[in-house]
Amino acid sequence: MKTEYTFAENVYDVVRLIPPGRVSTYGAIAVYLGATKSARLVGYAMNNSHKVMPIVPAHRVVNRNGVLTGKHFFGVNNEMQRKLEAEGIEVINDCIKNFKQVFWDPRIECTL
DNA sequence: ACTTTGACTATAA
DNA sequence: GTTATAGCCAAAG
Repeated sequence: MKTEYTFAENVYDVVRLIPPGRVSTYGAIAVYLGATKSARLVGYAMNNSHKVMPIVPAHRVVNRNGVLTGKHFFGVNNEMQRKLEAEGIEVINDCIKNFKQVFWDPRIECTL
């Protein structure tokens, strides 16, 4: 049993805090972890998210533009977009509609 | 131990 | 408005 936690594990924890019907950004998560400039690390860590349990709602994580940058990692199909739509999030052309409204910042709302 | 990479972001042109 | 470049840092090879 390892006592050392990797950056990825920390990312998974924050992503799992994202409530349904909401989305977050890599930058916001990075800031919450104290690594404001490590937004890339968040996305990099998510590569392993699909094999981490409990499952990480990575489909709720997009870039700051509200674009589904990692949709390709969910599968060749628009699986990521379908999941977002299933939660009430409108996605048009791989971009989240009303992004500011569905945006959820762990540092602001924080499990609210 | 060094090099490469990557689901990003910010700034410049 | 878009496109290009640099900075950023952790994990894998």
